[in-house]
Amino acid sequence: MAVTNKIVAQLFDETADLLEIEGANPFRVRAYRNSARFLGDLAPSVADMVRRGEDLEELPGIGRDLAEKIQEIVRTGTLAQLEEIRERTSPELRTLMHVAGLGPKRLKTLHDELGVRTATDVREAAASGKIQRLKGFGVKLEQKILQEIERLKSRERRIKLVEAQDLASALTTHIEQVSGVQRVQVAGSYRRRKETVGDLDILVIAAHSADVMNRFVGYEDVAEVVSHGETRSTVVLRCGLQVDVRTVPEESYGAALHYFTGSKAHNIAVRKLGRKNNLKINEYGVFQGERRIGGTTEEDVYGRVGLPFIEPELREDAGEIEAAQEGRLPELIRLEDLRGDLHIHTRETDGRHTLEEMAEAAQRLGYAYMAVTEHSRRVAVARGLDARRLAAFLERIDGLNAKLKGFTILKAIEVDILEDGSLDLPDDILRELDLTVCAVHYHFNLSREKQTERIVRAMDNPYFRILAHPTGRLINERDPYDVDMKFLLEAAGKRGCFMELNSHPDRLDLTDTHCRLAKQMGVKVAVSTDAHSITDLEFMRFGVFQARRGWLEPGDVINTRCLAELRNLLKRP
DNA sequence: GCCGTTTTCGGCCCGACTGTTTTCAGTCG
Repeated sequence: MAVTNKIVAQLFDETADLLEIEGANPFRVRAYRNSARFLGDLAPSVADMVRRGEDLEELPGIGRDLAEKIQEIVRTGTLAQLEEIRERTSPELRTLMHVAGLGPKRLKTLHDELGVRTATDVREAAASGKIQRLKGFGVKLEQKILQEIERLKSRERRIKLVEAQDLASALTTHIEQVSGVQRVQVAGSYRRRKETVGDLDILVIAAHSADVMNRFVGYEDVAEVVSHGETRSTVVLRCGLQVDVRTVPEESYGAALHYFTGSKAHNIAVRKLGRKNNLKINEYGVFQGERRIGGTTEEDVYGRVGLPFIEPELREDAGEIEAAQEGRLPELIRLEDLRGDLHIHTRETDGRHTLEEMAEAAQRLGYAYMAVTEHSRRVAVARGLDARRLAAFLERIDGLNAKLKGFTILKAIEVDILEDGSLDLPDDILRELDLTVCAVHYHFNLSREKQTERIVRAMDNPYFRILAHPTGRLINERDPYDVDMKFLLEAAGKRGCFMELNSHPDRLDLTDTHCRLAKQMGVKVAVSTDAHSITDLEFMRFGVFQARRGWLEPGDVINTRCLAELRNLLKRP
């Protein structure tokens, strides 16, 4: 089986966890964690790099030792050092690291003193009062550990950005009602527009911090108050989501916003830059010795370390600092750059609204065009169109287009890519269309080779234009099908095909890292909604968030073009 | 274990909150 970057990352993460429980040098542990995080997000496959004999030590955070370990994993599928650590520790302990209040030190104590290995062991030890008698533990801690073990399951999941938005706006409104509140800003991965959010970090500027904290922990949706301090409190909502609220003085707003927006890795990189110039950066500001010299705005924080403002979506320590230093940060795409939507369904198949209603809604959004992309016959549950129904539908579009002014409905189809790589409709009818959006809806479990070959074969069809939702994943519901994305991008580039970034908040497919890879490989992207109703057209903002996380600029996205330019792009060479 | 305009050793981001302590360790973000 091919060794993916994810597998390497998982092995390094496990190594980090077990080393940490053993009490190893924390910086050594960090080296494993950092490289795991980096590899987990890295688009090019390290296995391919090893095969091509490329130098892994070029990768940030990978030195001679880790490079050798990556090679070992690629060669053997495993890591001898990790096997040894597993032998001499209790690998089951790892899962207990997710229990709030249990870190490496306490776990080691529980393991060494009480022989604890599993959640059940902890429960039994707590029930017989053994934990509270350990040095450094007590009655309260024992109770908390017990409570958190029960809660473990509900806390595991990250929620989709769209769900986080609803929770965040309700909470923000709740806090804004405290008198003396000047600003309430959600930071964290929410502000970086990550596709999923693990918790909410809310920053508040207020005259009376204590009032904010009291109001916050009293929110009706709070299931548990984890901590309640002067300037910081943490709760868990009924849905299991953790929320942190933090207040800072007004002059610290920029430094605090930067700090709480993260990512952690980005912050560390910025602070390191500060240290080089003898500056200390924390959530209160930028300091030279004891003297505070800045931090009122984020721009100021960046300016103090010689950087231009970096958009939140880029703050992952994935090259944005270097790009900022070299003046080559991307001018990220914005929602208003889009001139149309290239993936829309109507009642003709499984949409909720009529062709006319969707066209009207698209015009209200200020678009110049939209592509209607009904399902093809293979998707029987959606009453997919065969050639005859499609031909009749095209006539209706012509009729409507004749009446429309300053807006054009592009004739298109979401045509299925069948298992053998052929398209679900004959070329004679595909020829009549302005574009095709081609999609895999069945046979998700082919091998990586077969799935990749199937899609590339489909791209060989001269009417193939855009690959819809290129990995088929549904966030938190369905894994992506196994496909060699780099190979697909190469194939698309050679054939003048495009990749869709499907903006549906359940899909967001391409991922951010795939968008970036597409850009690097010169493959342009269509940011589309896959709308099945008028309100779905608003999903475009999520696609734009994801595109921005993928470093995409207006020029990288085909539906930023005016109609004439778009038509030109859609002509296959 | 990584890294280098303090460069091959000696650093490695920084502060709040809690609970267990009697000045601080551990955890978390």
